[in-house]
Amino acid sequence: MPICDPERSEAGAALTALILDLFRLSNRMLAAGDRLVAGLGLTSARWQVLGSIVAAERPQPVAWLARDMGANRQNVQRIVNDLAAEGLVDFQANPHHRRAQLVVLTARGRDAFAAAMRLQAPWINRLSEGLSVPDIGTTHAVVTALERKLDSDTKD
Amino acid sequence: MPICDPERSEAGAALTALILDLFRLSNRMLAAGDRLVAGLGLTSARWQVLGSIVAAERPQPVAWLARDMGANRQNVQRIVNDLAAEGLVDFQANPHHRRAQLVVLTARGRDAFAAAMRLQAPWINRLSEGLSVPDIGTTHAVVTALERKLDSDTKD
DNA sequence: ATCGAATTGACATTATGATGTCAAAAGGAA
DNA sequence: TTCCTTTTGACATCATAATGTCAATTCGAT
Repeated sequence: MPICDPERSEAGAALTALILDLFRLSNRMLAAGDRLVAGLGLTSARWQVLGSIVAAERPQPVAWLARDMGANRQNVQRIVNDLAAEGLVDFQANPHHRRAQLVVLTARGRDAFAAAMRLQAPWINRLSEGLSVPDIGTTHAVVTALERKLDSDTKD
Repeated sequence: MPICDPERSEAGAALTALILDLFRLSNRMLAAGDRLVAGLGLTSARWQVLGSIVAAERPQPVAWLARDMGANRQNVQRIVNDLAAEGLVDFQANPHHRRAQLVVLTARGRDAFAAAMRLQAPWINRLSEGLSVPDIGTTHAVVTALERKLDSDTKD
């Protein structure tokens, strides 16, 4: 769908065509994730926050989690507060900062995240059927390369 | 970051790792698009709606545009109404449906979209520097394949 | 022609995300 | 110490997205 292409390089044109599909896929993935874990009282956003907590080596304050996710500090704060209200996460005193408490998973939080990942496994296996592992790797490389470029652009 | 991988296929694990970066990239792309066309009174969402109108062979009612975009009917309706209030789009009588009017670009709408695409060209060219065209093609193929799979999943 | 299902736009409501401001707290430089 | 900058959580506000409902309309089946 080359809408109007006056001065685009070959790679630029290819990338333009890719971006619209990228948005579509991202929306569908989020929607699919929401459906997948709705029964656990989770959403894609909450799941992602829990994942960031799990992925971190040590407990982190909210602002650090937000930075890891590339998301807004305030939104992550709200989600973490919601999760705390439902007993999925808890706060620990931070020896290095009185206000910035550390976020940790409760037992229920760990269970919820594990349950989500158990639901995700057969779903992602089915979704990946017929895709070649090298192609997925190439896709991942292109995506992360674009991320890096956008990051350095923003910092200029 | 293989958080916990009990029963994931190789492709499934690779795809899991890809998805998080996919979300990050989508968010950054939307933010970059917003910055790029902010001076034109546009946003990524409005730009995308204008693009759908341009991409369609013939004028379409709002509901059809929304379906093409994989977006919510009501949100597209709101955006189209906003665009109409600012004189970028207009409504045409639909010979086949009294209520479902056809959305068309005004001269100003065509100008705004063309201006957005002119801004996009050097930006996308720079963003695509160093990426191989075949790799972009592979990425596009993977993305559209995943879209198709998610669509057929939803319809089950 | 008539009935029922599906589509469509309008409206309302809620949920989520984005942005700005503020005071508390921490770190660094003098 | 003192002063300044940065970080952080809390709060407020607004923008956008998502969801449900309704009546008008169209289309298909009978």
